[in-house]
Amino acid sequence: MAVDLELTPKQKRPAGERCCEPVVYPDVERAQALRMAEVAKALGDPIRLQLVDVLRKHAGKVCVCELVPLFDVAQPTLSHHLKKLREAGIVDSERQGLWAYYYVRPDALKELTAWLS
Amino acid sequence: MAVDLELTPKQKRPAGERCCEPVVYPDVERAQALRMAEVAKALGDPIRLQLVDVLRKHAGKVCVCELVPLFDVAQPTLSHHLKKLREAGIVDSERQGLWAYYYVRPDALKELTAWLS
DNA sequence: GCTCCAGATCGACGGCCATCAATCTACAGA
DNA sequence: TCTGTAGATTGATGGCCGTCGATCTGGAGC
Repeated sequence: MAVDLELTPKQKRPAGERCCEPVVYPDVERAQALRMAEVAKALGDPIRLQLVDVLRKHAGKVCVCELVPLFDVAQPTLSHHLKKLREAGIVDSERQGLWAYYYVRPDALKELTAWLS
Repeated sequence: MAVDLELTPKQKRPAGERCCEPVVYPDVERAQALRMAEVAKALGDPIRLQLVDVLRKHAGKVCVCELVPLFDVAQPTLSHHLKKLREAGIVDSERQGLWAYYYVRPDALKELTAWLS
């Protein structure tokens, strides 16, 4: 088999023609990026973002029956959004009799907030 | 037509049986929630979040040809992600000859960061 | 037991998203 | 003008998302 002496495109480009300084990309961020993207994705819907906003401002446990009339979506839809927020670890719920109470988990948004700041 | 004298479910519930304190929801947040959710949605993908991370850490304009080899996706896919970030107002680009340089727009993440903090 | 209600789940629908190969568009160098 | 290249665009595909009506679950009160 013959050795391919043809230069690769990268080798063809003279060193002086670099487009910019090389970018170092630490592998440490991969797992962290996955976690933060999951949180950001959960916040990437207006209704879910407003839900978190209400829960945070209230600083306590809020009944679902108080949340439903605030939004122009059907009850199953709101329940779906609350589930998404729960799966992302942003909120948690607590059942008391017929009613369900939701609250923001402390430190849930900490990592993303720290990265943004 | 007969007048419906049947009480509505809400009226049936005695005042003493409130599930929780009523939640006030300021309408001021609606438009703001839309903008912030758009930004959060753009950050809701691991690759896009890492792209922003690299661009922010580099604190300058980075050539696309330096970004592509950092990720395990094809070049059109990365171009697609950069477009999404551009449409969300998070990054902007600048063409110089064959190369395109991307950078984070100042204040692009300001509103979301302030809300999270 | 029965009925009523709050909330979660299911099933379906339409639409958008992430990905790729293939192609297109400019620009650079010869 | 021709060739090679960087990056954007297109078209197709599979999957996930937001929404709803209908249904299910289980606790409250009779």
